[in-house]
This record gives sequence, structure tokens and C-alpha cells, in this order.
Amino acid sequence: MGRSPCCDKIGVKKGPWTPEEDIILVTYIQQHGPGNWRAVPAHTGLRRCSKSCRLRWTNYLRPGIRRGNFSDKEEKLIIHLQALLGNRWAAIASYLPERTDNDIKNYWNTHLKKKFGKVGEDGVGAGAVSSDSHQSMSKGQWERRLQTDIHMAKQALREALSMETPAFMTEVGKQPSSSHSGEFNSVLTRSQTMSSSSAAAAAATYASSAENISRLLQGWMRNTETPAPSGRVSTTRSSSESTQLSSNNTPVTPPVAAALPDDNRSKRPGGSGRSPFGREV
DNA sequence: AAGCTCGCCAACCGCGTCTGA
DNA sequence: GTCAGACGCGGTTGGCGAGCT
Repeated sequence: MGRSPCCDKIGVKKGPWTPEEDIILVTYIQQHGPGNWRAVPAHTGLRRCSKSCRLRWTNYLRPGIRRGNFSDKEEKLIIHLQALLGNRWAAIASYLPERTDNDIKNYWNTHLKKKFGKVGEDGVGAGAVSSDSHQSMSKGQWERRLQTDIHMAKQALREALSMETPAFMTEVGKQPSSSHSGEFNSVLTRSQTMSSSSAAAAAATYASSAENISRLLQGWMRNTETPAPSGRVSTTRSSSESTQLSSNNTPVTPPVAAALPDDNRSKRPGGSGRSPFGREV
């Protein structure tokens, strides 16, 4: 099973994405949809690795993403799920549709690890259990274990949700997200069927994606009126800020925020994660 | 005011898994 | 059954900005 060469390192640009690149990528995805990442650099002319394109989209450009300001509920949920699932960030992220696995991972590493990292170290978390045990487990045992973990995670989540409406849901509610809780529940129950509403949602997704990027562009244009964003990171940071600003000032977050992450992951032909988590969950 | 240290986060890298030929 | 391509995931790193001395 040869490892993929990923990208021919020659001529492939690295480092922070510029707004122009973002626009090109979003435009392409708007037309063709996410997927077939291999073709993205070739068709768009982007001098980026396909992985980089996918990462940029899933972690940054994909609409419906909320960045920063994790609510208490989200924090608790992450802690709970981390204890149950271990460092399976993609699986955890599937319970927080508006957050990316990278974001959750970063948040855990920077904020929560210090506070709650010991929980895992003590072996309370399933992560500690699973990492050790699944080597000696048979496949059947491991799958049963997974199902148990999933069940526990669902239960924990339901408990968390039943206590009060999660802050992230209420916050989202401020924005015009029509059926967020419903979609969230569908995520919760892992109903993987791509309904026609999801298909319609996908269209809205791209529309709002374009909106996102146009706002991003506007912010960038304003910035370029003053000294141009010459610094590599500063450009990205400014774009990041403008994106965030847009989601704060105006409701950029689409109503389909919840639909995309799982649909994308589950529907993607080929490719999978390391563990069956996050897709079968 | 200048230099230093630390925290945060976007992005990269390597590996595992799945799928089709 | 085998192999190569494609994709997703988790760990890690690089660089900027904020806070501190």
C-alpha cells in the first residue's frame, strides 16, 4: 500500500493562504463542490497541494464554521467527549458541527489540556483505555468497544443538551439558522442519509461561502488601501479577522452549518480516518 | 522603550485506510 | 489478491502578537 506522494514538492506553495487563493478555491468549490481535491490545484491553477486545499476548505473557508470563543457548553462537551473518545478530534468535531477538528484540537491543546489533561492521563478517559487496549483486543471486541463508546458519548451529549440549551446553539440561533437543532440532532443520531433538504442546503452552503469570501475580499481590499498585506502571515491573519468579523457583523453562518462536515466525511468516496470514529459514530 | 518569553493558531507532515484498476 | 491513488486524521511546527521584565 504505497503511501501517496501527496504532492510533488516542486512548485508547490506553502505557508499561509492569501485572500486571492481563498477566492480561487472557493470559486472552484462553488462550481464543482468539495471533493476530488486532487483536481483542484490542476483546475484552479493554485500552486497548492491538494491536501492543503482540502485543509484550507474544511478548516477555514467552509461556511458555517465558528471560530474562537468556545462557550462553556462547548468546552464541557469537548472535555466530556475527549474523556470518552480520546484524541479523536474528528469524532469530537462531529458533535460540534460548527467547529473543526483542528480548532477543537488546538483549543484542547492550548486551553483544556492544562486544566483537564490529567483526566486522560489517569486512564479515566476512553482514549487511554482504547489506545492501550485495542492492540490486544480482537477486532470484534474493538468494534464492540467502539459502539459502547459511541453510545456513551451520545448519552453524555443528550445529558448535556437536556440540562440546558447549549450556548453555541443559542448563539447560532441569533443568526438565521433555521433548523439547527434538528440538524444537530441528526448528527447526533448519525443519520447519514443525504436528504433532499441537505442537497438544497449544499447549494445554500456555496452561496454563503461566496458571501463569506466576498466579505473577506472586501475586508482585504480595505486593508490594502492602507499598506498592503505584505507579510505572509499578516495577510492570512487579516483575512481571518475579516472572515470572523463578517460572521460577527452579519450572519454569514448558513443554516446548513451542521450538515456539511459529516456529509462530506461520510459521503467522500474512498479515504478514511485512522479509526472508524467520526463516520460511523 | 527595548528585549524576551510565552501562548495561540494556521498550516504542514506522516501515517492509516479505503477504493478502484 | 495486489498495488497505486486519493483522502482523512492526528501530531507537530513555525511565526506572529501579547504580555512581562
